[in-house]
Amino acid sequence: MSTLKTHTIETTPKPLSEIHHEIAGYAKALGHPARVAILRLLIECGDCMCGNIVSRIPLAQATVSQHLKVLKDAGLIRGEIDPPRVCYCVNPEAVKQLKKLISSL
Amino acid sequence: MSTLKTHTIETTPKPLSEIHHEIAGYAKALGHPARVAILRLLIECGDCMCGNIVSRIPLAQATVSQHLKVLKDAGLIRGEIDPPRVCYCVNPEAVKQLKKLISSL
DNA sequence: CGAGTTCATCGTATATTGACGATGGACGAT
DNA sequence: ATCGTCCATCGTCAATATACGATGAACTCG
Repeated sequence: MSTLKTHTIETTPKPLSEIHHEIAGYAKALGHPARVAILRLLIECGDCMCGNIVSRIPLAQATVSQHLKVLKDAGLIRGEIDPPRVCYCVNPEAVKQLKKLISSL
Repeated sequence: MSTLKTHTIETTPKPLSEIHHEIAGYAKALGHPARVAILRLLIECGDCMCGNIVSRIPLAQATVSQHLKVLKDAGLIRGEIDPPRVCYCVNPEAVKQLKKLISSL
């Protein structure tokens, strides 16, 4: 947990290696077609029950759940419990940041 | 086909799974900080001898060479032989495509 | 030719990923 | 309390990724 500080403008410019790590983190999370599919699904749906996702991705429920966890750990999506379901949705900030990082490559 | 590849309706729209695969391919290649560092180095330098890259990345020569191969296989960079050196440079088209794909997420 | 340089590839060891079935926890409904 | 649903997690296996030293190919120069 080195830096979960502000994402706003800072006096000390973020060190390069940190930026590389940040980009790599997002990229790694998107480095699998199933996860790209899931993210796009969530972007389109707005939000989506896990079950819906499972039924749309040709993978076992356990596998989809793992991919969801990877996306969640990367910060790209969020899961809100809405018993007895879990409602997943995009984290718009993270996606925005991802786009910004990539576009400023 | 395409002098101008619009995002509008096409006779054969690229299947979703293919786009997912394309994005995932680029993302996977960028899914390691060292490779992000290398790519940015090349973007800044214009082009760069392999030796220069090795000296700037704190990894063994063999490891850097492997990372270069990953980036090359993903199409993001190119290596031109300029004996006895190899001069690496970015593939601007691929980077552009990457940016486009991500920004249209 | 022989020596030196530059880089890719091989071989290898360890770590991580991807996929699945099975299990278990939390909850609503009966 | 018991059942069924929804989902995360565990355990496991095969496959892939990461890192390195060692080797070898290709080239230049003396």
